[in-house]
Amino acid sequence: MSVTSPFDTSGGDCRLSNVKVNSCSLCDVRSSSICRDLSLSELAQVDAVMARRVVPKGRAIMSEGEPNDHLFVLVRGSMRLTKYLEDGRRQVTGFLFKGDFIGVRTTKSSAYTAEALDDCHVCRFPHRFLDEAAKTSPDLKDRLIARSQTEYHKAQDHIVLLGKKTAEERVLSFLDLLEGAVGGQRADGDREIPLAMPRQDIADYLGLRLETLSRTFSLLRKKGLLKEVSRNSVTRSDEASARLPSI
Amino acid sequence: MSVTSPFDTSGGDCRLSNVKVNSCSLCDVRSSSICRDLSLSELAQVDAVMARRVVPKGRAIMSEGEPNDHLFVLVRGSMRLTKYLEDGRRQVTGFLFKGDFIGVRTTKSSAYTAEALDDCHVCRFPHRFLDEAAKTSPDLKDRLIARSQTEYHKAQDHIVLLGKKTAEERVLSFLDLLEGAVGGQRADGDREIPLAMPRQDIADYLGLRLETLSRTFSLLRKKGLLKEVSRNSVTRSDEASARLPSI
DNA sequence: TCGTTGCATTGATCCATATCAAGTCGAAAA
DNA sequence: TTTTCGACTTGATATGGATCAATGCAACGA
Repeated sequence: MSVTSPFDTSGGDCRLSNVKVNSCSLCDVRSSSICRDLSLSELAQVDAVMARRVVPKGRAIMSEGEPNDHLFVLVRGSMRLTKYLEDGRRQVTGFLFKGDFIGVRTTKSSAYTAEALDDCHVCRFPHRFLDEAAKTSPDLKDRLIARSQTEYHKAQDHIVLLGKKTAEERVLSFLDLLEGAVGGQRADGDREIPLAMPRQDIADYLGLRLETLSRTFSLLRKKGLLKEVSRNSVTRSDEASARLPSI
Repeated sequence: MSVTSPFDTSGGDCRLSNVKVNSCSLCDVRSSSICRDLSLSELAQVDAVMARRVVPKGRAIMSEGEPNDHLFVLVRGSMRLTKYLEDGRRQVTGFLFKGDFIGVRTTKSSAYTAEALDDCHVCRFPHRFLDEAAKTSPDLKDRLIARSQTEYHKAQDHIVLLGKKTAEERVLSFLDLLEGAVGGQRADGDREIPLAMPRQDIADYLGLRLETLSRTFSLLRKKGLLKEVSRNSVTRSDEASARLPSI
């Protein structure tokens, strides 16, 4: 099976064309992604219909309002989920990291646009496949429901963040979130959190202006809650996070 | 079958005790609720395990963080969904109206607290029942997934509202939402939208202060976008809503 | 090396919404 | 009817974050 064959390859080169790296058994997110829940026989089925490809930085794999009949698993890289108002105001509604998935039966039209923050690797299956797989393992759908509930919970937390938190709290909550998703490396008790996205995306996620975000980073550094803030990472000091109640 | 038997009746009288009104065939939200999707044989099953009761104003049927293993269909009345921060700040994450349901397999613990805004009638089934029902009609779960997606979409819209909209836009969006859910009666081209919740709940939903909400209502009345604003209803003037792009 | 270019930070000022403080209104109790 | 009480509105002022405008700074190509 060719890696690209079932795929619309318009735009975006597929660097994997000649190597059979798309076998699930070699996949490095299998244990953390939704695929963790799959049995060996299901995995074999997945292997048969799955198409893995590179999504170049900036490209969308799904657009707000457009129909979508595929499920994507993000194997490498990060993505941004956005919604737009008619006048162009943009809200980032979430970020996806290695192991996350998108596109569960979205009532045909997608709720948001999903774009690659860097060159991403994704696996793609048609929804139709899920229906078939569910016939042999009926609890597959329960697991999908459970995963979707997690997304819903995240959305609820985001609502609380935007509705009730101050700029400072928003930034700290965001760092918590990243730390949970990406996992900061621990050096000497401090944790360095990589920032896969530019400031504007963070600001649009937090409901703040670029400048306010920047000022808040500086303020947190001055207060000692953050040890270092650079373009693509933030280092939290250890005592700092323990001090605050986890808001 | 007694109406109350499968129910914990602690607190809240059950006014339906002597009348068999809990038959699905007589239910006035059957056509609008999730039950619309049920076949006749499924309905018969539902009738057998379903318990209908009155939830008195102010009482919670589900609390944030607490386990929940029931699905509820709201048959009459309205409810408020809230989340709290540790210091007591409250965010209203949504409202439920006649025909809505809550409690789809919430990974055991509930994302929010659901409280009655007035005396409500609800139908309640154990999740276990859904699993059994799904055996005979396997697409039941698809319909649940689809419904959950709708909730997720709503949450996304709420995120955009809180992250990007002005006070004025928030109030108008909220009225759109109510109009869609409750359906304002049309009189002479104007629509009266009943407000089942107090101002504080609306404010906490919109991420505004009580006073700002009140001022915004007054402003919209002055501008002619609203014809009348009273404690428990708002009347929109007809031309007004057409003027703006539906934000 | 030097521009150039694209982010990010910082500064000065403004404004939408919050906050604090009276009022007003209407429904239920006396 | 009057009183009372809770819910809403309105006013005066404060402020967190937005806006407008430089400035800093690292990566890249010439």
